[in-house]
Amino acid sequence: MRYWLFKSEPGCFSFQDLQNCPDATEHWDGVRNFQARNFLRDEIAVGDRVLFYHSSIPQPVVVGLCRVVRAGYPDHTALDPGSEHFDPKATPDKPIWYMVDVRAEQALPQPVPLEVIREHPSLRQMPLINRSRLSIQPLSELEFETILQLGGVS
DNA sequence: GCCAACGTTGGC
DNA sequence: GCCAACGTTGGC
Repeated sequence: MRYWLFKSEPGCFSFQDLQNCPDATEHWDGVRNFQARNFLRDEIAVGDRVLFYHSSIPQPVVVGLCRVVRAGYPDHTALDPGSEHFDPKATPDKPIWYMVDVRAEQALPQPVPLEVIREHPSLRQMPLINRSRLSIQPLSELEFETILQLGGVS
């Protein structure tokens, strides 16, 4: 099992939005970055655990805990001319872009702010610190468990 | 709103 | 294949 951090702007799609979906489950679509795509297509597996991060707000925070419920499959929004994520280079044979499905498990009792992550000695290597733009980030088990602990998950 | 980081594009 | 120009992201 592996550990990940998924970023989202809450004004676009928040952890609460995910919790409000049927079965608290939704597609994680619209990712248009090749490194993140490779994680979605090749490495993220059913059962993997995911931290949900809110970016581009006054105090960015890790807010929730999710589980991967479907591994990578073609992101059909790339084929839809009406979608804001439409990519004219994508075809059914060569979809280019991939998505997974995630289910919200619980909100962190105490959301963990970026400034706390930045200060914590065990979290110095997290991509959030030096690769903040990557929207799908792999975490070590220690990093994942440390954030759960900071977030008050027992 | 600014700016640094960084990914993508396109000319050569 | 290099690299400058440009666009986007995201923290502050």
